[in-house]
Amino acid sequence: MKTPTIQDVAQHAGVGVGTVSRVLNNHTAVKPATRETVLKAIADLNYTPNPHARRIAGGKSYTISVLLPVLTTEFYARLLNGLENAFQEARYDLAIFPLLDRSRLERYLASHTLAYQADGLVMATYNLTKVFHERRLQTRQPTVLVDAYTDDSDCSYMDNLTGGTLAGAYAATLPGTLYAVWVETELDQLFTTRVFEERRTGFHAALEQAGRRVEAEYTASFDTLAARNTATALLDDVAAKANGFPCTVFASADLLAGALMDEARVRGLTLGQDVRIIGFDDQPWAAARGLTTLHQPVEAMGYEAAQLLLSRLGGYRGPPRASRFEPHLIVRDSS
Amino acid sequence: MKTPTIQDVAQHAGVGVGTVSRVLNNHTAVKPATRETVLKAIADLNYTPNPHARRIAGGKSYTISVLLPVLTTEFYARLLNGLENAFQEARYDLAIFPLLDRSRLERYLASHTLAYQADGLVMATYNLTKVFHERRLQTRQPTVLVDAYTDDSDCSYMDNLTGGTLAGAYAATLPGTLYAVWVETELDQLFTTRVFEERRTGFHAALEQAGRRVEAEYTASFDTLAARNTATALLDDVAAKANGFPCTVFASADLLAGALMDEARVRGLTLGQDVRIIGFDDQPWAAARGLTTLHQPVEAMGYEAAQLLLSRLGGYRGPPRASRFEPHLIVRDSS
DNA sequence: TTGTATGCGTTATCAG
DNA sequence: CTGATAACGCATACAA
Repeated sequence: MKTPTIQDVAQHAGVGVGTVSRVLNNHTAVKPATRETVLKAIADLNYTPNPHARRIAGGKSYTISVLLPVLTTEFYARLLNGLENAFQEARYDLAIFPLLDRSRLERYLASHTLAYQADGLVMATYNLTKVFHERRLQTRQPTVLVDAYTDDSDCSYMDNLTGGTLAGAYAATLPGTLYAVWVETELDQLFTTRVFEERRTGFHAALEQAGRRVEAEYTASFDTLAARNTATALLDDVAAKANGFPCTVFASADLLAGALMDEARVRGLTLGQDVRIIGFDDQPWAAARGLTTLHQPVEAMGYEAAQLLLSRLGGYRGPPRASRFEPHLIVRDSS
Repeated sequence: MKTPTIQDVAQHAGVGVGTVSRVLNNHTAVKPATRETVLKAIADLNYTPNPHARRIAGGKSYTISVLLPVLTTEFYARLLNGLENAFQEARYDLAIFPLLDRSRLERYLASHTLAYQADGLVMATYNLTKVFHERRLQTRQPTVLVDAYTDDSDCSYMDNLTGGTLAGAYAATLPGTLYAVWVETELDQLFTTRVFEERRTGFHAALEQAGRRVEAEYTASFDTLAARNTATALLDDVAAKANGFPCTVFASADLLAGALMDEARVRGLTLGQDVRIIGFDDQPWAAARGLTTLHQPVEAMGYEAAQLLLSRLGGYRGPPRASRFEPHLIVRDSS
C-alpha cells in the first residue's frame, strides 16, 4: 500500500488538490464546510505531506537544521529540549548535526547536504557565520545563533560576562586565597567559543571591583581526565603554600568543580570551610552534591532562539536581534 | 544568484539533462569524452544535486537517518564516527535524531518526519523494529540495528555476553570476595536495551564455571550521581563485613568503575590490592587512570553497520545478517 | 551513446 | 472561494 498523496486526499474529499493544499497551509479563506471535508479526508487516509516535495515546490520543508558541538554534555540535551518544544509548536521538525570535527563541518557546508537545505539554521555555541561568509556560501536560510553572540544575525545567548561577575562578586566575599580554573577551547580556529573567556573577564572585573585578586589560575580541557588532573595540580599547589587554606576556587564549569570536590574529599579537606568551590552550569547532580554554582536557563534560551528563527521564517525582516539570558547564583554547601 | 540546477549543467556542457543525470549516478556507459565535459561543467558551476528533488523523483535522497539515545556518552561519539566514515565513502549523508524521550520518538515515527523519509535507517542500542511493527508502519526503508540484536533485521552488535564472560573469568582468578554493579535501563518499555542484561548473564556464567559467586550485586542508573551513590553504598557494605577486603568489583560500565575508584581512593584503599575493579567500555580516561576494563571496537561496529545497510541499499535481498564484535579485556593497575 | 518526455508530490498562479 | 495547471529539480523509460 502506497502512502497517500495530496491527490488521494483531494479525490477522497471530492475537491481539487489546490484546496487541499490551502487547508494544509492555512491559506486564504476556505469555506469552513469544505475545510472540514478535507480535514476528514486527511484523517481518514492518515495523510501527511511529503517534506521533500514541499521543498521542491518552492515551499518550505518544515525542517530546521541544528548544528552543535558533540553532545557529550547535559547542556546540549537541555538546549535541544528548548528548541524542540518551540519548533514543535510551530510544526517544524529538527535535524541535528553534531559537529564532530572540521571535516564534518566541511561536508555540512557542501550545499547538497540536508543541513544546508533546511528552512532555517540554528548554530549552537559556535559562530559559523564567518565561515559561511568566507566560502561565499550565502546562507539563503535564516540563521540564529544560540549560546553565542554576533552582530550580524539573531542570537539568543547566555550572558557569561554577568555569570563570571556574579561568581567573582560572591567569591570576593569569601575568606582565604582565590583560585580559578578555566576551560581550554581553542581546538581550532573555527571551533572557538568565547563563553569561558567571558566568564573570566566578568570574574576578574568583579574581583578588581572588590579589591581582590586571584592567587593563580589554571586551565583544563573539557573532559573528565583533564578535570581530575587539574584539580590535583591545584590542590597540590595550594597545599604547598604556607597558609594555602582556606581557599576559594571558581571552576568555570561544573565538570571541573566536581573533580575538585572529589579531590578535596580525598585529601580530607572540608568543603565550604577549608576549600570553597563555585561551579558553573548547575548540572543535574549539583544540587545533590551541594555544589554552589551558576544556574543557566538553558531551555529558555533554546526556546527563545527558536522564536527568533520562527519570526524570520514568518517573514520578519528587521535588524539582527539579540536575546540575553542571565545565569543566577545558587549557593549551596560547597562554599 | 540562484544555485545551479541540472539544467544549467546540461546547457553549460552542451548535453541533455539525461546525460548529466547519468554521470551523476554512474549509470550505463557514457562516452568518456562527454563524461569529462559534464564533470567539468559540474565543477565549473559548482553544482550539487538537490537531495529533495532526487527523493521526489523516485530516486534516493542519499541521506541516512540515525536514531540513537541521548548522546551524553563517548560511546555514541565513536559510533557516529564509524558510521560517518563508511557512509561518507558511499557519498551518503547522515541525519542524527537523538531519542530524548518517548514523545520525540512518537514524532519521529510520524511518517512526515525526515527521520522516516531517509533512504535507510540506523537504530542504535534500542530495537525499535517492534514499535514500527505495532504501528503498522512498515518501514519501507532498509534498517540496520547497531549495538542491539534482533532476528528480523540486519544488525551489527557487540557480544556483551562474551564481554561479561571475559570479565567473569578474569574476576574469578582474583582473590577476595566478588561484587558486581549493573546499570538500570528500564526507563520505558520502548527504551530497553539488553546490553547490561547480557553482560550480567555472561559474568554469572563464567563465575559459576569457575565455582565462584558474587557476594552481592548493585544497580545504578547511568549517571554520575547514581554512580557515586552506588559506589559509596557498596564500599560501605564491604567495610561493614568482617573480612570484606580484599574484594573485586565488576562494574558493568566505566562510569560506575570510575566512581568506585574515586570512592576507594577517598577511603584510602589501595586499588589492585584492597579493591580490584574491572570496568567496561575503555573510555578515553581509562588508560590514564589505570582501569582494567573491556575494550569495545565501537568504530568497527559502526562501520560494519553502515556496510550492511549499504548493501541493502545496493539491492541486496537476503535473510537478515548479524555481524558480531567481541570486546577484549585490557588489564591495568586497578586489578 | 544520448536527447526528450513524463512523472514524483506540492505549492503557486490564474482563471472561473 | 475553488479547480485546473504550470512550475520545482531530478531520474528514468523511451525514442533516436
